[in-house]
Amino acid sequence: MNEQKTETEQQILKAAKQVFTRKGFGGTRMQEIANEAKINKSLLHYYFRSKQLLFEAIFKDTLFEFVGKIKLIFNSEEELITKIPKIVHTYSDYLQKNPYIVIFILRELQAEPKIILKIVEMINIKSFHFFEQINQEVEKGKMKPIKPEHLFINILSLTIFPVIAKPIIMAGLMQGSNELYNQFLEERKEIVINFIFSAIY
Amino acid sequence: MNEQKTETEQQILKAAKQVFTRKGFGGTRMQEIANEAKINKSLLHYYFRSKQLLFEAIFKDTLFEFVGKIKLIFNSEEELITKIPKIVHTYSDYLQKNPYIVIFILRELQAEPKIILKIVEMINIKSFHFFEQINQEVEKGKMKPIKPEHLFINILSLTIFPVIAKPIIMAGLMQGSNELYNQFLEERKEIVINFIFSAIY
DNA sequence: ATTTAGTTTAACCATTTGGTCAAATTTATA
DNA sequence: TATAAATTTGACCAAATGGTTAAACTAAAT
Repeated sequence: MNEQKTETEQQILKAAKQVFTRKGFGGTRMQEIANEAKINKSLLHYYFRSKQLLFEAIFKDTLFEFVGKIKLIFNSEEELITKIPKIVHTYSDYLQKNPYIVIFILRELQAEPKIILKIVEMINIKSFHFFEQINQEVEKGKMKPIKPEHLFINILSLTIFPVIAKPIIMAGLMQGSNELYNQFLEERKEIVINFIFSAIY
Repeated sequence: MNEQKTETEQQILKAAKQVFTRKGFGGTRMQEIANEAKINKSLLHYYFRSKQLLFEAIFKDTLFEFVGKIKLIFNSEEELITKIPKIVHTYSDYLQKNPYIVIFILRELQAEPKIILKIVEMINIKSFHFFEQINQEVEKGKMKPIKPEHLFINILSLTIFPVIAKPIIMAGLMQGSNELYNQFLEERKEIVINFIFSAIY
């Protein structure tokens, strides 16, 4: 997101990311980004020509960060027994710190499932070492048979969903308490790891 | 959603739901709803006064439908062994037919986590028979110990996430093929049931 | 010091958009 | 049938909003 960029340009990108990820394309006002970046609205157009182009810059960057993070942790060489717990921990932490980006990505992708998916294709998820590992362990009979694609999605589901469903979980299960919710997410990590291990071993 | 409502009113609600759930509050134009409903834009205001009020009507209704559906299947008296598979099947089917509403709800809830959550509180998730059942089976040692809240979220995660992440899954794992994706969702049902049973029994 | 290129700003514009209103039309009531 | 009430429409309005432009300012190059 930063390579030889002006300080102003970076301020804009930071502000735009903040506003766009929280309010989406339709809900975002250029003026609000300008305020957030503490610059004149015209500067937004000076650097990015249009709302659409600024949005695309942010969206690509965010999608890349999100999928890149997945790649980083699923693609490591580590053994599965330590890798799966690490995946759950790392990704849970990441999501708790960035609770907006998942819904942002899914939402805008639904509205515009176009070209930008090249980013996802580019990353080539199926080539992650994780997939090979699962296949090997299943072949060796060390693990109950399961297609790596499904296990992959299962792990992501179990870690991502509780974060994006925060408002519903808080209201429905945590008596509206933010503290209880955070505690729930915290204890969840070990429970999810346990759940997965019980299911596959 | 319909009780003594004018035909026009119902047309509006139907159209509004369609547009709002796909484009969100910010991305929706009153004119588009009017077109979709094949009526004059002024009629929208005649029946619902403002965009905000029309939106709230739709949002409440959709949230109620969504959570109500959860209640319906988690609250039944059935034995867990047949109930859990039924939950997965019923909810997966429902979500495949209504792929927009989850993201819609989560997105708008994030933007406005206000009062409307009373609907969720009202439904009183924790009172579902499911929760009692889990506690009982765990007590009796029939099931590995797990808090029902976590199992509840696990089941929802595994069924909901793959539907809302469709664009990413399609691009990243299904070579962009819609057919492969549908097949994936289809075979997933049994796999998820298996996964859950392996984890808890 | 002067010029030049890059950066920033304020004022302004055109379009979009939610919303209003009075007139027209339809439906119900007397 | 005449009248009143409810429904529907088209024209219109004011505010919001993305975008433009020319001028002002800054910093580097000559």
